[in-house]
Amino acid sequence: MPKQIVICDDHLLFLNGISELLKNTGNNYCIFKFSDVHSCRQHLIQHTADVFICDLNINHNDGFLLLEELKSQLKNTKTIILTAYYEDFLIQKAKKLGVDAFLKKETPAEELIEVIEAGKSKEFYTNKNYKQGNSVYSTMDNPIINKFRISKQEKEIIKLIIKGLTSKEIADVLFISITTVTTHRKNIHRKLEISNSSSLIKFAHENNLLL
Amino acid sequence: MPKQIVICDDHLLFLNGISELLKNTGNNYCIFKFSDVHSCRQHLIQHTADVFICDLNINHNDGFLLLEELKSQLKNTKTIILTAYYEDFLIQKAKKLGVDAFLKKETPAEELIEVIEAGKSKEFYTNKNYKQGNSVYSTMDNPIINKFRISKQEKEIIKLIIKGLTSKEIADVLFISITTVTTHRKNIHRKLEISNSSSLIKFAHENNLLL
DNA sequence: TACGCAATACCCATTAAAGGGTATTTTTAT
DNA sequence: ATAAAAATACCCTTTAATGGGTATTGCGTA
Repeated sequence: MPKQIVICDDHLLFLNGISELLKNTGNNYCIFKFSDVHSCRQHLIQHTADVFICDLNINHNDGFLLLEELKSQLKNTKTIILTAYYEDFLIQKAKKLGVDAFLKKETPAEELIEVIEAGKSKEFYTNKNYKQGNSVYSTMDNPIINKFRISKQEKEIIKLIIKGLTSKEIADVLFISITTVTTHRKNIHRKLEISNSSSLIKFAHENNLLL
Repeated sequence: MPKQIVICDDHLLFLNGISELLKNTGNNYCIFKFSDVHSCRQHLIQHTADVFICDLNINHNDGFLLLEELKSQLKNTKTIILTAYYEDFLIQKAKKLGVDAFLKKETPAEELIEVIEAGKSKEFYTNKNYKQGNSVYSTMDNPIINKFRISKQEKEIIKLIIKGLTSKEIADVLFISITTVTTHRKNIHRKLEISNSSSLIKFAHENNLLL
């Protein structure tokens, strides 16, 4: 039976292009294309897939969140992040999340096909010319995060604000007091020199803080 | 004779993908692919091309520089910038440089093919939903806008909220009362079934309300 | 012309956010 | 071991946002 491949990317030309590319490899692929996370999520919940290829930034949505959400659905699916952002901290984050491969869009088609054909395995794969740096990487290695000295918990709270949660709701999901959330928001504002959550969300988007 | 199309992009998967896409349109295209500016420059100096599709960021090189350099060689070539960066100042810069079209990578394949087939003309082309000026985009053909019956002024206010402005500041820039802004925000929330501005911003981003 | 809708603007009360403190405990790094 | 940073949590006041009304004006269009 043909491999079922789901691709999610908001760059339509890329989405359609890579779809044509895969169709013409000689391998028998059944390809499902999505340019928004919502319909992609729906599909993955209702159907199984052999391979799931996902961008990191889809209409300003976090591809990581989608992968995290669907983790249980993707137990038998080879998940591949395919993105223009090729940063150490993103690769490390993907690894931790249990993603099977992390490829940059500069990848040759042959390499992508190799990865697809290799099937699901325990090995994490990223591009051959990738050299890990000499330091230990964490999710905090985003240069903007470091520059503004945003802490882990603060970052967590930023993400929940972006999701539309109120301070009360954030307090509930993080099992902390609402006054603590208030303190964190206060500190975030001071560090970023802003004074409302709209500006915070704008800042986060502009600096890819959500990745 | 077939149209000679030169494409330059360092995202190999995109380059190969779009190449396959164009090959399978039924139109007879002769496609030359380059993933670095140097060999692309060499080719364009030594050969003529009907269409030249170029990214803006190729191995950290500026696509604009390449276009400027080769301006005299490209007198009879339709030049198209095809990039993920869709910013007003870039579009204006392209226009000034005499580039024929500026397309974002979210463009549907049909639109790209239309642009290619239109041939060289005096008209500058960019994506249909782009409107020059102080970021005034016509989103009224956006199905989401129509579905939720968001009016023109409401949309304007959404954009200002996303920019980080408070109700008072919005009132000032639109020359209306703060109570009017409040009313609009109230109506927007009711229509979208949300209850805070973070959710509003999330909704706007997810549905490309800003484009 | 009458209807609906958009845009304007106010009333009210309640809730949430913002920003000023201070302070404790826990974690991390030197 | 100790100092710094992070995370926790409260006090307070002020400001902004939310959501319930009502109401007028103008503008297309059926």
